Amino acid sequence: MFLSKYLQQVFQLSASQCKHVLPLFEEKHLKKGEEFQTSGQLDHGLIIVESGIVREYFLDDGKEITKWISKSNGIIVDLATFLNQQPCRFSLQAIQETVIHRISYSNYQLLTQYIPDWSKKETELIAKCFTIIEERLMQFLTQSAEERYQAFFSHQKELFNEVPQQYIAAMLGMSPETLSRLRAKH
Amino acid sequence: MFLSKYLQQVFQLSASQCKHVLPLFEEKHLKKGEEFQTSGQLDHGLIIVESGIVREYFLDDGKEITKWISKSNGIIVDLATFLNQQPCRFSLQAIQETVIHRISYSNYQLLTQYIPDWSKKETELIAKCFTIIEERLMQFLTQSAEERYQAFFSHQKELFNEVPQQYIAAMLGMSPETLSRLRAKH
DNA sequence: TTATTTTCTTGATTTTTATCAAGAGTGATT
DNA sequence: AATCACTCTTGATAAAAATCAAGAAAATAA
Repeated sequence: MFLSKYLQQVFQLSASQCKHVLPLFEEKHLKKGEEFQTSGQLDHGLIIVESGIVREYFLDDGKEITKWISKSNGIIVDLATFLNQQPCRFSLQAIQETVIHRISYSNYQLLTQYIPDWSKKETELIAKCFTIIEERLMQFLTQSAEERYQAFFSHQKELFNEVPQQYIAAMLGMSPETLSRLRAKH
Repeated sequence: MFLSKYLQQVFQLSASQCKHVLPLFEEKHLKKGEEFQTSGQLDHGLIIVESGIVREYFLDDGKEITKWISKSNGIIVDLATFLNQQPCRFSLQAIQETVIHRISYSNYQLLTQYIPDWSKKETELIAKCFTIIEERLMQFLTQSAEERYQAFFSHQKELFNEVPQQYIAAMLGMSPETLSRLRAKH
């Protein structure tokens, strides 16, 4: 139900296309704290978050760096490696009870069969991912930690109550202490 | 000559595809310092650099922030706005005498006619752009100015002699003074 | 509930980086 | 060659952010 609505709204699939495509996804229910994809894994998929929260992180010098946090309606995929079938670089962990829909690479390749213009939709999807990342990069080129905090806070207030702040700090490129002080200040 | 070789190598076009596609590009010779695309412009294209150097920058608080510097074989396009035909966000300036090949949006749309699987190649192109930007973002999440400098220097030594350092500094997210000091140190 | 672990806050300190300013170097132009 | 504009370097200082450490608060488990 959620997934078919999502596919129709976000990818403009027709009802009949949905019918074909839905079985390609696998629904997963995750417990709080559960890891369900580990960096280095070859079999990683594209994931749509129905409910809950997922964080994407990688290891740097043995330290976990949270790269992004996705909530309901978010899409998660390690694009660079997914499309070329290389081991994924990020690990995924549910921060709360979470429901996701996952499509494997081999099923993903079948999309073109059922959705003739999938290639075009795929381009739009990737372009959107690109835009988000580029926006973040430009923030690092122009903004201080405080400005990045404020920009994030104005868009994602609700996450602060649901996600350990250390994860948000890493994602914003600052130490947890700095984030804590910025919060106190505002 | 350059362009057809480029299209064959980078996009795996056949010789006959090249023949159709080449006329869609316009070759431009730019003088040192010449600006040839300004942010806000609606008619912006995708650009392939044959020779010379081009910097891509935007204004932030009246200050020019160099976002990227492209040399021979580089591709320049403001993806997010190009594909949706919105005004471009970046200005382009030749840092040296430069030769580029430019394809307008309307010509770009013709590519599918001559290259049936263009959509697939386009996806690969965008995915590659994404990967580069994501890599840069991850540097900001994990590295200090010094580490970013070293990583850049190890890949792009040659640019230091050809590009004003202030541009490289902006692109690496640090002040020109900091870059100057890091150079002195190494 | 209490105990235990994890996360957050706060202070003190150090390191990193930006800013301001002045002088030196460089290249272009006349 | 001399001038002019631009760029780079260097020092002094200030601001931003990281680190270290300890205690408080919150969440989780027993």
